[in-house]
Amino acid sequence: MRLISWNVNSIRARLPRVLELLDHHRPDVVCVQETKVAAEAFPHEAIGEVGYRAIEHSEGRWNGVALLVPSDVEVAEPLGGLPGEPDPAEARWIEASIAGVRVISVYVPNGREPSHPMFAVKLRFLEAARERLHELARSGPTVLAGDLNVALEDRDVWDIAAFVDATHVTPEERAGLSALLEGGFQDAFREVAPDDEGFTWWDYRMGAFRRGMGMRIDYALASRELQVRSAHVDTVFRRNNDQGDKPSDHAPLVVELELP
DNA sequence: ATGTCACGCTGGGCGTGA
Repeated sequence: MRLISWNVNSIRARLPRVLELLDHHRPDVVCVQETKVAAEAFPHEAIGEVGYRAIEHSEGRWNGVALLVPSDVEVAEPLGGLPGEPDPAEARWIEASIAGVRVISVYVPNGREPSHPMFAVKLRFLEAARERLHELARSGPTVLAGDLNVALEDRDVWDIAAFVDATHVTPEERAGLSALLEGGFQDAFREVAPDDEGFTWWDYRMGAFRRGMGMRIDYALASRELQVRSAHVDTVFRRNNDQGDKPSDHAPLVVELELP
């Protein structure tokens, strides 16, 4: 199974790049985050024209997640929303069974600042995600992929000294992410690229991408019965393309999984 | 900390979020 996780920062603004990604990688599933579109305005037709279909969970202006799957592949038991999540109105979780694997696309709250109320919401969301993920894993192969908005280790940010009093690197957030990995879940990128940088996000501002000021905050977490064949971050999609179509501030994480 | 982007609302800049 070729699985891609990508925070697109608006699926309408990013549509040319999404179609480019589907054409280039021909993935079995794309876990999409930050679609930033209401359900009725989701670009189903354009995605259908290239042989894919979207299962989406949408809020409207903010958030929004989706799974893009080849049109001829059966998708079973799609479910939008995370049981026990702090704010069900924020569309941050969608899951479905694809080729016998329970696949989740998740967009964890940013948290803003450690002192902000949204920081506690972020931790509660991670806890609800842990409960649901481990419940699903008891039933079979499971992959959670998305923008987790946490850098697991110091080396997962460009300069840990720049993160004093910042979110994404606190012990509480890292504990929340580590808890997702319990029970044999594999951090797919680290599994096959233990010494690579693996940044997936660079601020649009200050030439951060050019200067290597990135973070590894997008992950694919695979249950133990799935073998990770390869994983890489496709940074081509963090640059303008030849037609001048703009990038997201995240690059796609491309993972190959061997099914049991 | 911020040099950017995308949204809705609205009729072209502003407020919000990241």
